[in-house]
Amino acid sequence: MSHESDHTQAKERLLDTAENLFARKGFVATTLRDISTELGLTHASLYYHFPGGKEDLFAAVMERNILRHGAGLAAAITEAGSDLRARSRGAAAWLLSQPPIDLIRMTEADMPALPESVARKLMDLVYRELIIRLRSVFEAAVRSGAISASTDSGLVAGAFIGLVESLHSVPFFAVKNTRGDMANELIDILLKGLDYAGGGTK
Amino acid sequence: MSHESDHTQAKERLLDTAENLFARKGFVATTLRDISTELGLTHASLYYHFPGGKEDLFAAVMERNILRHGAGLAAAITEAGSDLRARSRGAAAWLLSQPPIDLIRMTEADMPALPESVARKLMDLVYRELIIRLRSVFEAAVRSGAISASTDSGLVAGAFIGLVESLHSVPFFAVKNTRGDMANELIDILLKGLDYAGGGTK
DNA sequence: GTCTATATTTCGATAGAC
DNA sequence: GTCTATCGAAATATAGAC
Repeated sequence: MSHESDHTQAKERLLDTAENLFARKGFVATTLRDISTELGLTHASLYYHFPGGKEDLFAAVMERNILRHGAGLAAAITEAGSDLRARSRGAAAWLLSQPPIDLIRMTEADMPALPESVARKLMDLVYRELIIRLRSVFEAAVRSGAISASTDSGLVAGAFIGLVESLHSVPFFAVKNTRGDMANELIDILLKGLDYAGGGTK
Repeated sequence: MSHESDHTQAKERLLDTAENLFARKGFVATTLRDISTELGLTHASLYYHFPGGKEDLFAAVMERNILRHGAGLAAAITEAGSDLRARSRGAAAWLLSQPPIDLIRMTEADMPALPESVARKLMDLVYRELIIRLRSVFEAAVRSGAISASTDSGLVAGAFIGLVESLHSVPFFAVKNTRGDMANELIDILLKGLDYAGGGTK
């Protein structure tokens, strides 16, 4: 078992390091040498775990990244109960605990550098694991009467992500509190704008 | 004069093409060959206009890009009059008419690849031309009593940019209207959340 | 102003030793 | 599993002709 354990551990460490770099800097700006150096390895060693090279590594790593984003999002929402404000706060806190998801960079820079099939698969995954999952939260709030149906829930979900993720590039804002506090402040504004009348901490 | 005109025209065309690519894909993912090919030139020709190479070209192009963003923002706000909703809509329409400003990519990928001095200058420029300019709009609304002072205007300004810019990666949202329409819808929510009671089209 | 030709560096990738 | 060594491709950059 120790053989397989070594194998698994090494691969897991590789996935973690690669994920952090790929998620932050993207496919093009991250080199295999960046990853291997951070691991204390040579770049040739990466081909043992991913014979398909950079492209396969990126696909595997980003798929894992997006799936974990979605799983964590689902867990955060469930744990938050049924209140929309608590759910939103939980979702934002989770998103901020993860490396940023830069949809603009993925669309403009990463996807054009990848085979069409890989690009579409990853974008579909983002849509399913992030947008739809968040949209469901707002749709549920509409059905329960907590907010009105005047605004498209998909639009609100997309805006929510853009708003929270933009807090990652935080040096630009006059920072006083933590990013989590700032997210909560913005969520309060958003929910008020959606005519939310429910309970929750305020 | 025709000599200088040729020179100026060629350089202007280069700046326009380079700006579109650099703004969309960033410093690392854009190659000099991408730019020269789109211009119908060889990449060596670019060194005539920018002897400093890729780095100088990027710095000049992004400085121009950010300054035009700021100038257009100021113009859009002025033309919109004094109403906060009209100002917000004008600002959003302008931002959406320009190539996206990806603050996350700039922070995580572009800046680390540039000399510290260039990076800081560009980020300062973004702060001054975008964040502060938008913050002033919300601060003015607070002073005039159109919205309450309960929320930090800098935070709102940052959120506004993140929210509008995220519309650039629009395939992810269930798209029905134009991006401008979606922006206006989100602005209405935001202003309502800020207790905006002013006039304007709704 | 733009070209061709070439130098230099960096990156992704493969082969084979340990 | 990781290394050394090496290859070919691509990118930045320079020199000089036109």
